[in-house]
Amino acid sequence: MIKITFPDGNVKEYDKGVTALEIAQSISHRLAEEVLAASVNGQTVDLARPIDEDAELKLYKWDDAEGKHAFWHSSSHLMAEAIEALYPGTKFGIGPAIENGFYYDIDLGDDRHLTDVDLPKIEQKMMELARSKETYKRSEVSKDEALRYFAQKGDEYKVELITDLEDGTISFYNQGNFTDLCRGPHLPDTTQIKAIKLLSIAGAYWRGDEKRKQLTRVYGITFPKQKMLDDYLKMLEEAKLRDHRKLGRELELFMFSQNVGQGLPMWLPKGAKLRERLENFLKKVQKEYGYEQVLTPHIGQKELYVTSGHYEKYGKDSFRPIKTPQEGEEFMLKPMNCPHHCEMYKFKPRSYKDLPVRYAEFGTVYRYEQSGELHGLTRVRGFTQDDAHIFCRPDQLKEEFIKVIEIIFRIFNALDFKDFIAQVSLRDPENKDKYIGSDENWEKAEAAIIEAAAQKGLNTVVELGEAAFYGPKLDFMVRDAIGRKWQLGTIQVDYNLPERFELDYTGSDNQKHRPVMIHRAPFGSMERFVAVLLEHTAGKFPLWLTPDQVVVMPISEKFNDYAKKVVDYLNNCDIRTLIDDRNEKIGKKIRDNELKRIPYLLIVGEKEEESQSVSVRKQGEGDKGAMPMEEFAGLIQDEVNRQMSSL
RNA sequence: GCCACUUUAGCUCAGCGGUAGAGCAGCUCACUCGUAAUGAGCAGGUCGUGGGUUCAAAUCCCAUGAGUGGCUCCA
Repeated sequence: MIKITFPDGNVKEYDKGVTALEIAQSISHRLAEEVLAASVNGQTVDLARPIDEDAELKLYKWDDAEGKHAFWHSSSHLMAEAIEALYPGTKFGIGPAIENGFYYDIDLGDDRHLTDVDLPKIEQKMMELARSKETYKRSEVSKDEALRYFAQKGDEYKVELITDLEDGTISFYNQGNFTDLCRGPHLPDTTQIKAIKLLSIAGAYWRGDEKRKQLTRVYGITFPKQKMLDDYLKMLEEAKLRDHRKLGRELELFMFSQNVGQGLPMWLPKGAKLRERLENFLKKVQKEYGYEQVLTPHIGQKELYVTSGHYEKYGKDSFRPIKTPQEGEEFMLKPMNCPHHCEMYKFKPRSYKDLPVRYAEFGTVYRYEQSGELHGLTRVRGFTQDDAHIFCRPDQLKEEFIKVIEIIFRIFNALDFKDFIAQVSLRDPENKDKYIGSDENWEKAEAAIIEAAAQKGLNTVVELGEAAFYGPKLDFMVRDAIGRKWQLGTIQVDYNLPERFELDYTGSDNQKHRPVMIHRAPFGSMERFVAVLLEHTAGKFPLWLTPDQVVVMPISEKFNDYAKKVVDYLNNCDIRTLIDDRNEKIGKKIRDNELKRIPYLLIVGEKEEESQSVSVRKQGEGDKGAMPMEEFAGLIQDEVNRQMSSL
């Protein structure tokens, strides 16, 4: 007999060799149906794996990440089996579970390829196989055996994977006619997989290396219930309604033009207003924190980027230098603002008493992103960073870092952004040569970031080896409507540029010292930020941000003049107002989406004209009755002030 | 850049070898009408662009621009 300890501390005795599934069955029939994987002494294993010694046991169901993982990983094998059955001779790369579903990288051979129309066929085959209750059987094999199996099968990808593995750690899983190299764990059998949807096909380089062969990646998702799949697909549909590209067009915020060029967004009047408001807000906050606004040109001499090192690193993949009539003279569109700001730092000798110097600029930069990577406003070729560079003494680093975190908090709070991930990127301790700067400085900077984040109560994820070569950083990521992660705010410590531009200051010891530089952009870029803001708010902005807060609608064209008078009055009070001239005609109903997003609608007609008043409707609150114009102006100003003061 | 798909009216899409279609938006008229849908009528497109095949191309083929989902990349 062995003792099994459950998470609640209960201990029960079972026969040696009992499986987690049998234990679940002994507890309840229902549990046995729902359980997907188990953890034995902290190791996630198959339910069918015999347990031979006393153990702590945890059973994973759908709601546990481990349960979903086993489910989707098993689904991935099922898909591979279906593909092998339909397309014999297919070679398989890797097929893991991912955040939402799974994929498998496959190689169908040179003359075959998969398209969307093939997906239902594969789905059907998968359903067929799933219903036949195939069991997932684990077997441990020697490296030789494993290599022989896949060499004989002709699958060079698996052979390559096995070659890198250590003998004695290799296991196979088999279900039906399909055997795969896999660590597991898997479901006991395929019957729990009840709903299947293959979502898309994409190319993916073998082992993520663009020099190697591109395999076909098939993405899919499965569920234990059809309803769960229906709900998931519905959720994806709803997310599409919040897509910033759709909202941007509907709200007339921004546009792209084939004639202007790929990835070059243009801000329409309303979008420009929105952006202006965001910029003013940030300027106000930054002013409180001692930043000074600067302005720099959009181009700089090529030599500037040779000095900064960016030319060497990115020059060939960038917009080409601009030539002038002057032989040998070349300018580049600026891909970042730092070199310009460094030159400004060098404008005059700096004393330790002058530091920190904080230069802020809404700097428009141009980067030649790969065409396939462009995406709406989140990945573009010309964009405006809410950039600033802080030049400070090493001993000021932590304090400056804290202040930047505070600014980011102010912004995220003001816009009600709660769902973000803060990632601290440190250098790879195994590979210190990759980075510039002394050990001492790196240690100081990394400690400063970690301490600053902790001091501000920020929950961070620490990633080793993710630091830039010039310094560690703290990034803020948010998810878009369909759950993709985008980096917004970033704070980066830089030892490289002060060195390259030979920046210095005179210390109290009358010696020259190198300042440390912090790059920071709380929004990241105006474009990406607006995109994410749109998706988070579904276009319903707070009042202080709304490009047109008030729409005045005359009930018939008889009252157009009065409506214009109302608009003039409100505009004079600095209330952004729009007349809905599409509704001049009698009987016309408002059916424009846009009106749903405007906080206030004023309806004016005969009664209102007589009493110099407006009939007020507030979004979400309905009819507020008629009131004199002055009163309405006061009301809306109060509301905006209240919102602004809480920022 | 790579893989796959898409590209037809302002928007959403149908048509897939035989003279360009719908709904919504727009315009005109009628309705004293009130926050996602009044009615009738009108107007909107060399079917992304350039070649080719064919008696005939939106439709088939090639090239190219742009978009989408991924991969790679991301200062």
